[in-house]
Amino acid sequence: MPRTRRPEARPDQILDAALAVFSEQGFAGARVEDIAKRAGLSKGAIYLYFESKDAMLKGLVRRLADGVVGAAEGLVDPNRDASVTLRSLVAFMVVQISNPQVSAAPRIVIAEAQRFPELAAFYRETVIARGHRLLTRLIDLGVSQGVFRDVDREVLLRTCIGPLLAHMLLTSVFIDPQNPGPPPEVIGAGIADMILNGLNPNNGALL
Amino acid sequence: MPRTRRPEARPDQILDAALAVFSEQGFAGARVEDIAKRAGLSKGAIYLYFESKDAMLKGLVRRLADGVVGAAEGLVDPNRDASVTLRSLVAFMVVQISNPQVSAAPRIVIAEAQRFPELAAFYRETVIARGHRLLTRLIDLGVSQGVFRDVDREVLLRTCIGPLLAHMLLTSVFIDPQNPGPPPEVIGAGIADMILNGLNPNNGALL
Amino acid sequence: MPRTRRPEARPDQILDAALAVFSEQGFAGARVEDIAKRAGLSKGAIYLYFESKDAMLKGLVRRLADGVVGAAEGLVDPNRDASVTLRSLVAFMVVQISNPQVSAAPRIVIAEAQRFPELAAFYRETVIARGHRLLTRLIDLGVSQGVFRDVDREVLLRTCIGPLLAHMLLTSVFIDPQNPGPPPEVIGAGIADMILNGLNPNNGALL
Amino acid sequence: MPRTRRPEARPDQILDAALAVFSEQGFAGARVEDIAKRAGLSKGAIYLYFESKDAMLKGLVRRLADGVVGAAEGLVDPNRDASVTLRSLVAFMVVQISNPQVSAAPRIVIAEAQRFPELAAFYRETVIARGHRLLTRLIDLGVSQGVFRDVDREVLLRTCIGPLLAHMLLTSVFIDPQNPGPPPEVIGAGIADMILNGLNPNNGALL
DNA sequence: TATGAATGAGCTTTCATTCAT
DNA sequence: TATGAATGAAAGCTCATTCAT
Repeated sequence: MPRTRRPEARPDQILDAALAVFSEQGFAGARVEDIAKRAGLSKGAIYLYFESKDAMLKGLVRRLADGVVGAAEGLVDPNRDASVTLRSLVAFMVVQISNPQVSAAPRIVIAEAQRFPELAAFYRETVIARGHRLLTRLIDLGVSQGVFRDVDREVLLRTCIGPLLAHMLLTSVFIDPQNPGPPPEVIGAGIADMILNGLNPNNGALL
Repeated sequence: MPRTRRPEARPDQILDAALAVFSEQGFAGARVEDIAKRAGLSKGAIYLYFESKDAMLKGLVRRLADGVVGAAEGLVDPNRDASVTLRSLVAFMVVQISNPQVSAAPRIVIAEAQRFPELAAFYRETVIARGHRLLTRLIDLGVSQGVFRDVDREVLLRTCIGPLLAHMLLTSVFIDPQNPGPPPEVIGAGIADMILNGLNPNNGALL
Repeated sequence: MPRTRRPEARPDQILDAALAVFSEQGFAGARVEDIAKRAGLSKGAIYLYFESKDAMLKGLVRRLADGVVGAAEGLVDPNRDASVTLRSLVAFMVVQISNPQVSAAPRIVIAEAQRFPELAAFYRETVIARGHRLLTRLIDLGVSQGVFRDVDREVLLRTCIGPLLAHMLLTSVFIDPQNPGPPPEVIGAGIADMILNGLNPNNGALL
Repeated sequence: MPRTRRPEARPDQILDAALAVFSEQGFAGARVEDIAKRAGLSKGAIYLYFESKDAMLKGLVRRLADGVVGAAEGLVDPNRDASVTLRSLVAFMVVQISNPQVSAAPRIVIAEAQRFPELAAFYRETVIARGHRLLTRLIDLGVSQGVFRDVDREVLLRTCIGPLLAHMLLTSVFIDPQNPGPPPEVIGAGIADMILNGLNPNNGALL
């Protein structure tokens, strides 16, 4: 029974299946057989494309970095008001992270990083460091434009990424069936307000 | 060959060992035998105090809730300026979460929540919901004192807890050996500044 | 908390508990702790009276032999009509074997004999061989009285003991909750009829 | 290192091994690894064909029912003299039950029924109930042919199956190495005589 | 005599990975 | 390329037995 997809599409097809199964079962709980089944292949065939289960996880992270992080980088334009850029960046990221298909990979990495230091390092370099540089660039820009005050970059990283992280966990891991919470757009706007207000240079009361 | 014979101390002794091993190996990767060895007991003895490996994880969360969350709740005093309270709360939490002994439990729960819905629910109720109520109470207070503007509580939860979460991940999971980052006190003060600035009612520029 | 029973009663007290637990759980499924609990003792105390779990089973068989088999032997009176004796013997045995307290021991021995050849031998000598001798004596008597025909003693053993065995299994192991079956008295009389008819020397039709 | 690669034969191959090992060690005492080794497979391979150790036992009973019970049913011919049929049925069963390969399954079931109510029910339905119906049919036939007297069917079940059961236990569980007993043919004929005599309608002396 | 904490061997079952076809 | 049967190393949990008290 020939599949319609062509062989060169196999790795992506497998990663899609792996993402879905890892997301539902966690990495340790995912069985290679389930991934194979979902990809429409046999267990053995998986090993023609990936050396091991670990390699699939790494492949997933690589694809994530190439996708979402790349798109985020594309949003930064040095000629635009940095506060406008930051607002649209936050909005974009909240919508992205609210999509279980996107949040699955970082979620799994967080879950497994302890056990796979190599994976943690790979994620730090390809995702976190790129995000850090992106934010730094944006804040530098805003400061030079006079629209942001100059805060510690490490604090900034935590204050900008943290709310996204929290949102991800609250909506995908610790989701309360009783209380689904506001839609991503509302959350995104609210978070952006808080951050921009926090960065507002014209606010003297508390500083 | 048990080192001591003080059965009352056993559960805590075992939880300490479990925390350490889970933290190093992840939950799935941790062997009960290793936990036992680290606790100075035999494998079988563990099961005299905990029904299963899962139960140890649950016990860990319970201890966390009774400890850190309880302490955090004790910091809120209705007669104090809410912004002062919030600042000390953030400072306290950043110091706590910077301690690997404390961060281990939430880290493990985040990692395993997908696979153990019951654990996720338990954590949501005993830790997250308590934290949410605590923050809500504090913001209500600040708003009535006129020191905070009134923001969406769901946004607030994400903006206050998120940076702590991000700090935890950056310092324990994705720690960059090249760049250890500023000390917790600096990070705590910076995060508190951002949040308080974000909540500042006298800031009209961006609202 | 002193128990009311005196120490010398302990072994019997333990055997009673063992009988009950073995009967419910099978030998392998019975936990020494459960036996102890039912006997009102601690696990450790059991080992003051019995060397091992196996020894309890052996003790049970010994007690059975001394009890039921002894009583059956008492029913044979050389001066009575052998057919009357056989009828009362069958009736007695069916009533006995219908009592789960009595059937438990042979049931367990049947179950475990394969694994404990020593137990099987012990049972064969103390119960089966005694039963065989008893029946042989009774048939010899009946033949000499002219009330029984002379059948092979091995066939006889199977024809007399077999129905009791089948009754035991049907009422205690393979009991059909939908159909509890007739009372022991009816079954006993019916089996005795079949056996006596089978032994009837005045029946020429089929011989 | 598999000896052959004929997957269709595996289940039977495994059941043969299981029969042998259960028979020697009892169900609880049998290790799956031993069964695998005897079947010439690895431990893991067993689980490709049977869900659990329990399932193997159930498979064994099913095979027994399909085999011996089916064959016995084939012996009943409504156009033949019921007494002749009964005699050949008893003869057939005694020969069967004297074969350790056949007696092993019922022996194991008797041993384990207490602990596995589901297995007991399965055996009751697939073996005992079928046997009961078979005998009932045969006796109804004999009564209508005027060759049997009409006895209680529950008594009958016990009187016909019991001797077979006793024979099985005496020759496989409680076998006396000193005294192997008569060959199955002699035992079978003797038991059939006793039963047919017991059912003889022309015997008034004791009724 | 009695307790019950502690031990540790042993078991079933799972699953990533291999390999003959 | 693809299959899926087979392997075998783990690991959680149980429980008979021991022993300090």
